[in-house]
Amino acid sequence: MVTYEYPRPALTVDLVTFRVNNDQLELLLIQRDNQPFQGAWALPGGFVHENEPLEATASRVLSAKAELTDVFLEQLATFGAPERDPRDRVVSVAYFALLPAGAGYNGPGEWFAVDGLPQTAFDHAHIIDTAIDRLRAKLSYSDIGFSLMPPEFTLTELQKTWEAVLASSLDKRNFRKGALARDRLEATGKKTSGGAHPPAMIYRYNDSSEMTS
Amino acid sequence: MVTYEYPRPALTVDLVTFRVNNDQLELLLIQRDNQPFQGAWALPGGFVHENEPLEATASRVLSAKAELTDVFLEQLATFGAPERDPRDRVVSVAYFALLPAGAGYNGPGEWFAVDGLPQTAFDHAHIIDTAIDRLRAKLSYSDIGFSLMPPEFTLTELQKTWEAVLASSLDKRNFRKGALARDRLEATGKKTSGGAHPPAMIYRYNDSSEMTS
DNA sequence: TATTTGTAGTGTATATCGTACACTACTATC
DNA sequence: GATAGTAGTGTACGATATACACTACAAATA
Repeated sequence: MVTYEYPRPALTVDLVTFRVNNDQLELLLIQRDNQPFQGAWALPGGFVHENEPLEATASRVLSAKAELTDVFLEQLATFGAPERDPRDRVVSVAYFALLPAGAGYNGPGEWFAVDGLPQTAFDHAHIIDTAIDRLRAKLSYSDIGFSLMPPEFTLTELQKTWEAVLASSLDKRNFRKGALARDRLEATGKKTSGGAHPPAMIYRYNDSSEMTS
Repeated sequence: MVTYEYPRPALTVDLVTFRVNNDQLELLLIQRDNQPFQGAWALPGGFVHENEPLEATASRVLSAKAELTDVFLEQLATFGAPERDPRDRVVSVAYFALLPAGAGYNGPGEWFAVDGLPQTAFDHAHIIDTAIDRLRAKLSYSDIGFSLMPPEFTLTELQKTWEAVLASSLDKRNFRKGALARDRLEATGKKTSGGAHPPAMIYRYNDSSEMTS
């Protein structure tokens, strides 16, 4: 085999980490310590290590830079424009991560609502746009949305999460009809208590759920 | 800025090139000259050069290894399992390419129907599966299928292409109704001649077509 | 020139799915 | 006892997807 004749680009992974909070879709940005774009907001990211699978890089970065573990991850796309990093050729494999609502966060960085993002470093605005588009598109035809939910939730909470992601409001009866028709929700039998309203049934996501019928 | 502290993976682009021929969805494989997997069939691929955008690598490879130019390209996904190449760490950005039917082909390699593929090198079988799934999925909700057509075509030809991609047969009247309803087909006014049957209207794909109405 | 072959082109009826829309009942709080 | 606030429910309509069969025409052939 011919050995590699060309200077190798550096390879990184960048993460677009979403959560729903305050009825808003938010993502995590970290302020850069170094040049270039020192002080600017940027996606958490890091170099791919030797013998490290790409998704492992994503997990590691999320754990190192955001103290997050056990997170839903999906590869988004790879960004390789030669000038995207002014220092050197850096190709970045972007992933998006989904956190369950209400999990709390103690790590560094800041959460920004997607409709109020600051200027970001490199081509991160472009990566973020791609991630938001993909998340919204997949919400309707996949089960991805459940990764934004805690293990147990009410239908109202589920609806609010969807509304936050899509940035639009949904009809309550149609939403519930549709959600239940997918056969992915299992009633726990438990109900909420507290609040000046009737208790609500608590559901859990169940991939291969037989409904209680 | 800290310089890159880790050995860099090699970065390549691999191409899954589709065409429809003989009412079958086919893709291009090239026989490997070198170890590893010497003699095995593999996707055309090549290293990303310095300052070369990823899509430019894809074009260059397609032109160098398959003598194809001006081809529809779309990024598929990036494959980076550490053991996917036995020599060295090689991360590959996969693209898929679509060729218009009936264009002819004089380059090296061989076209294989997707339901009769040989064993392939590396993780190329996995890449191919991903590409086929993506192509089939996007056929229904995007205009991607027109990239598999020549500039002008009849509705019957269009239908046969779709049937080849999906590997299933479609109802003629419903297909035509649906195809025309999309407002992407412009009647050229020309008709086919020859063949023991009436002439068929020839259409062209038109992104922002006002219909002849 | 009559017949055959093969494809072009067309419409309707039904089922399914998506969407719009409003009220009652219950729990907690004041 | 009254009020506030959310849970939970059904129907009617329109749009969309699907199933389904015949006639007309050009070319080839007999």
